[in-house]
Amino acid sequence: MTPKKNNAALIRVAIADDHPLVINGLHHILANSADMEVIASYTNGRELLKGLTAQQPDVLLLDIQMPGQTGDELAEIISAQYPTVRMLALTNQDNVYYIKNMLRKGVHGYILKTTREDILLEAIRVLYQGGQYLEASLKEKVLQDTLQAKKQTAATPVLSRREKEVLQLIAQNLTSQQIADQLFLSKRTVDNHRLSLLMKLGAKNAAAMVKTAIQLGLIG
Amino acid sequence: MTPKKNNAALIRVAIADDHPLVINGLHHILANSADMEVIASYTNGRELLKGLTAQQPDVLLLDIQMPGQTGDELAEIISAQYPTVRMLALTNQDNVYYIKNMLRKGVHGYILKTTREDILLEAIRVLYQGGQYLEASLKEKVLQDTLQAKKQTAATPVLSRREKEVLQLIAQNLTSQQIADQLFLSKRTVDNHRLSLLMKLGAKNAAAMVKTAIQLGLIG
DNA sequence: AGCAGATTAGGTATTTATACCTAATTTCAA
DNA sequence: TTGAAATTAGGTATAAATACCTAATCTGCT
Repeated sequence: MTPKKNNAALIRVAIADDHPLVINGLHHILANSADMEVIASYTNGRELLKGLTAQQPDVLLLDIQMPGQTGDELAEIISAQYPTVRMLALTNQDNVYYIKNMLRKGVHGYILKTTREDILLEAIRVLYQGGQYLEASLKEKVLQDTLQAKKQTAATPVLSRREKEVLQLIAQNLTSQQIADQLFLSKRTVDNHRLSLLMKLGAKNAAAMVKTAIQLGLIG
Repeated sequence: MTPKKNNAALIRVAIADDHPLVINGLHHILANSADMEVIASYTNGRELLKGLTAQQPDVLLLDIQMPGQTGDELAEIISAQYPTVRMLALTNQDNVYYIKNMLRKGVHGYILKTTREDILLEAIRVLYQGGQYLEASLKEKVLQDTLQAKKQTAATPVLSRREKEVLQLIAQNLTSQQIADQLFLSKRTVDNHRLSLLMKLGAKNAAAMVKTAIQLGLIG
């Protein structure tokens, strides 16, 4: 075991995972790293949140599949409560949806449990220095997912010019009357466009319509 | 100039750019490539659309800044009309917003006009073979933009559990009455939550509210 | 134990959206 | 140039949302 340096602050790491074996394994890996120390470990969300009130690590290794609270709920809470704690999501789940969700919830890095030790250590260091860390393979996946957003757009209904205009304005907080004024049209005309839009987008009210339109990329 | 092979189909490329100089330059570059031929070039959107009715290239080099129709409109039309034509956006604009927009509109690759010749040729080949091509620097930008979606979430208003529930259901085509039934609440209660949501999200109607909520990542 | 905020629900009124019609005019492509 | 689709606009009616109140629980936190 590498002796700890005394002339530099160690990276204080905490571990949250419901499998004691995993905690043990991580403990050993980190213990062999000269610039880190494990200051706590927790096996469920409640313990974790309670523990954080007492002491905050620099970097928190967070399993997203723990019993009770899910990882993304925890990430959200911790991100809001302890913004200085850097979170590294540690999981088996390589689904792009989960990755994006966790990043949205405030996690700063995301690596798989199958990751090599040196990469794990590297990720912790990057996070400690204020960076983000995504494994190369995950980066590629997230990127591809973003690029392929187009594929879902394939079944987009055909909207006329006017309909698109009206749709934009509906999504911008305007009533039919206001839209009519802005486009120099009768309110009834705008109402007709509204109804066409509802039909074409398969919605029963403006709220659902806007949601669908955004998902289809019709409006930003 | 490299002689063209006769034993393999050449990649048929068309060019759309409003600068004749650029067209000329591209022409020379492609002419020196053994596996490509330029079958047409256009200097505006109208010409391009008309030309496509006569013959379709395998790969279309598309400047997104042309007079008249904008590149994204053209991309959308061409994508719908000629789905087999692979489009490579060629531009000076390296803004992430433009890149994502063009990709959404059906463009398959995006490179800058400052790109080296060999990379341009490589991109055309990748597109011809059905792939997507983004320059490494642009990939990184798009990725970072996606990851930093979180930063915008920082100013997210704090919604209560109930409010989130109601918000979800509003976006799913339900009226206040239907939401009340589903959650075993009074319609008036749901109406109150609606009003709180409108206020917290700074919207005046459900449509704009849903748009804001999606942009903030509050709903999928 | 006590306080703040969340959740619940009702009264009342006005504004807006939705629904289903008809129909004249314009636009664009076959 | 002819026909289909888009755009325009009106009549009429009902359903729904928005706005501004009050106020009784409930819940979580100190």
